Amino acid sequence: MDSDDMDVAGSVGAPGSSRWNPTKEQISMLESFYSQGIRTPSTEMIEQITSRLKAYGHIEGKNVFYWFQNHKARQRQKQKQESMAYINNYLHKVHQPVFAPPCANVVCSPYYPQQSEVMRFRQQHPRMLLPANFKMRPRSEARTYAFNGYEPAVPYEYHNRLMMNKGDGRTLVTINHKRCSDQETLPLFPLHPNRIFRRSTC
Amino acid sequence: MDSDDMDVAGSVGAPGSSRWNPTKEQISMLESFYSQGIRTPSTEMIEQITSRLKAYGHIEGKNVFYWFQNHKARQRQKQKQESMAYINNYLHKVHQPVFAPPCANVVCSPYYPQQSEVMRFRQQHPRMLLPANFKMRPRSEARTYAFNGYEPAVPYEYHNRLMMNKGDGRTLVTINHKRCSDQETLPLFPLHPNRIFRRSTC
DNA sequence: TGGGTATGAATGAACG
DNA sequence: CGTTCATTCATACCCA
Repeated sequence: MDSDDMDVAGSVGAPGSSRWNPTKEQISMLESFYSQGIRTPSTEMIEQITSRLKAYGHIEGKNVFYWFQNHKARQRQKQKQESMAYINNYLHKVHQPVFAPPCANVVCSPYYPQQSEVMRFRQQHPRMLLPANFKMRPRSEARTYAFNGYEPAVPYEYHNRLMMNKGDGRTLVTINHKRCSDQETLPLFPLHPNRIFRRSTC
Repeated sequence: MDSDDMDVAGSVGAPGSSRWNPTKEQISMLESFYSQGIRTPSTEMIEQITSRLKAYGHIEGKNVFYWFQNHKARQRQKQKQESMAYINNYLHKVHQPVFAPPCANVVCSPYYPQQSEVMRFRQQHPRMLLPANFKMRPRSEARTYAFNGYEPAVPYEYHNRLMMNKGDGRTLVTINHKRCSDQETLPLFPLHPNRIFRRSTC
């Protein structure tokens, strides 16, 4: 094959690194493909892209695969966040925050916007996309209890993660999801700081 | 210290600083939340925390998000190190070092402790938690091989598609149905950048 | 003022 | 696919 033992500049971050380290060229080409509409390339596409990008440094099909997955996901998260921030801000002025409890010091069950609120919002902002997986209500609250027979914590399926991107960076925010038992029914901002929750594996 | 009286101490490190610089108060509040069990705060939580911490200096949601991510991860790695040291020490007396190469000067592939070793260890030290993400083997090998013995180096999903799906990602586990033929043999790498691929579901 | 450490930010890889 | 983890990059702060 190609003399891929020697590294094209940029493809080496850490010498023995196990993780792919894309070169500038590779990234810009990938972004170019993305900007051309490629989102979930087929296997053949992946292979072709891969062999092309090999000209700029070591790369494998799986790297391309992951790159598209990540890029797509993060792009989506970014937009979702923006949407949410906007909606939140909008409703904050008009009504009250949608995604935040009315009072910061209180433990409260999840607040779902009134159908009417959102309808009105969407009427006025027809172009505004709601976050992709935005849900008016959790698919089934029953599931919450199935998951832990304890407290109406934030519904299992409500979890939702998004990323906020402010200019340069990006941010993720998670709508309460848990796999470990801590933070199950977190008394948010508990006023008893001495209270320590057992954390199983977190 | 703070020549800029406008700024809450610490919120500005370097004047044109690109990166968030938490104040003491912000940090201690974040740590307080963490100690109360918050690990991966939901969107609402992040927003609340953020707006609270704004009282002590500039901060954005993404800063809070990253803070929890990093703090959790670094806590985890710290504990892992401690556990490792302990286990290592234990086995050093009884057996031989588990997690360290036999010789310091040699590069060697990862060594995984025998199941039996760990089992025995855990029998004798039931209270000892293994590092949260301690794994007998790296994250995905099992999964990769699980699919079939062929082609271990490819991510499961991609591999999956390699095997049976040439279309877009929508057809996941079903048996080889191409949803649409539009990109079967795409004129890949269009040298005319104006050409936009339009995929049904991207 | 250069190395060393703590930590904010980013992203490749992978899980459920 | 959304979420989560591990690792790395980048930078602020420290110290002699």
